[in-house]
Amino acid sequence: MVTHSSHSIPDASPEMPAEISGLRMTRQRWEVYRLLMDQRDHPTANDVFMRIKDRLPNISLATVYNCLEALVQHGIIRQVNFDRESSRFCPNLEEHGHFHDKRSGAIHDVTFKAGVNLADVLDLPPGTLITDIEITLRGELPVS
Amino acid sequence: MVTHSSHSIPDASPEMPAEISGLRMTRQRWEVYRLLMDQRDHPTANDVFMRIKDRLPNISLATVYNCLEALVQHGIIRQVNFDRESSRFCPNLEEHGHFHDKRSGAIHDVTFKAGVNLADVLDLPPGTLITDIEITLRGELPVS
DNA sequence: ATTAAAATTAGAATTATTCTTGAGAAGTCA
DNA sequence: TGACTTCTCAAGAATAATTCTAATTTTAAT
Repeated sequence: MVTHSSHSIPDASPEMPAEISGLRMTRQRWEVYRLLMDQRDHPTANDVFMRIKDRLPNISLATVYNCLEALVQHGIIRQVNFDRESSRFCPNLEEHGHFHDKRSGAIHDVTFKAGVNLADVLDLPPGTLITDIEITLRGELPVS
Repeated sequence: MVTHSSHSIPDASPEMPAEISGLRMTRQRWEVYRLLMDQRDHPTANDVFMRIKDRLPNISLATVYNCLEALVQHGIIRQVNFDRESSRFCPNLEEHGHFHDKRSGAIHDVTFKAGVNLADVLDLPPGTLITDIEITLRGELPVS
């Protein structure tokens, strides 16, 4: 007779790759990553923890933090900080900034206009090596 | 007989104004503000606390936080965050970003090239109201 | 001088995050 | 396959920056 997999933890989607960008995929890392890809609203670690319980009822918050850190360190997702609030996470790897709309509380990705390179508009000594840029804005989007 | 002022707390510099930008000046706020103006190396609250003890031996860390917060909220200084590190404070009110040099650990102010307006190079819906911009960079300044 | 409001202090509390430890799973190689 | 090493996960403890609380002191105004 063919056995079933565990009751408590549904199977990973069949297409889970063995690794991404050199990071070995595990069930937990994969679900965290998929959640970020599917719900691109810049959740916090705790948001991820709460949302992921459907699929991984036994995951711990520490594991969510570990997964997010591993994904960030391998350049698979980005960590976004607004002031001293909880970090948020973003699967958009294009160069972009973040706009926090005071009205709705939502965070939106913001790109540069075509042809603009941030390093070109900043006054830095020639030869400066930039490894990371973070741009965050606050304000209000137009009413509609 | 003429009495002396306290041994433990030297007088404030005589030129302390009654207020700045609507914020009533107190001895503590004034010394915190002067320290930031004199040592523009983006200290943390704890840095300020340690450095200010010469002049205010009895100040508490909570007061340093209170003073910094009051100064920030009145737009007299700016609060600067790098990832999840301790907040740093900066008396430069010009529009500028911050460059963290990995080699030296120092933080440098970075301005835009002449004529550049950040809002113009970003792709935001027309009518968007921007109240605050934060730009932080990491990298290495050239060796020489 | 009296009083009311605001600021300061010390220490407790909070909270996001990291660390520790032990157990289990997965990869490796004979 | 079995033995061995390494990695990952989970639970809860620990940490560190910051904020809060309550009591006292200072300031400003009458």
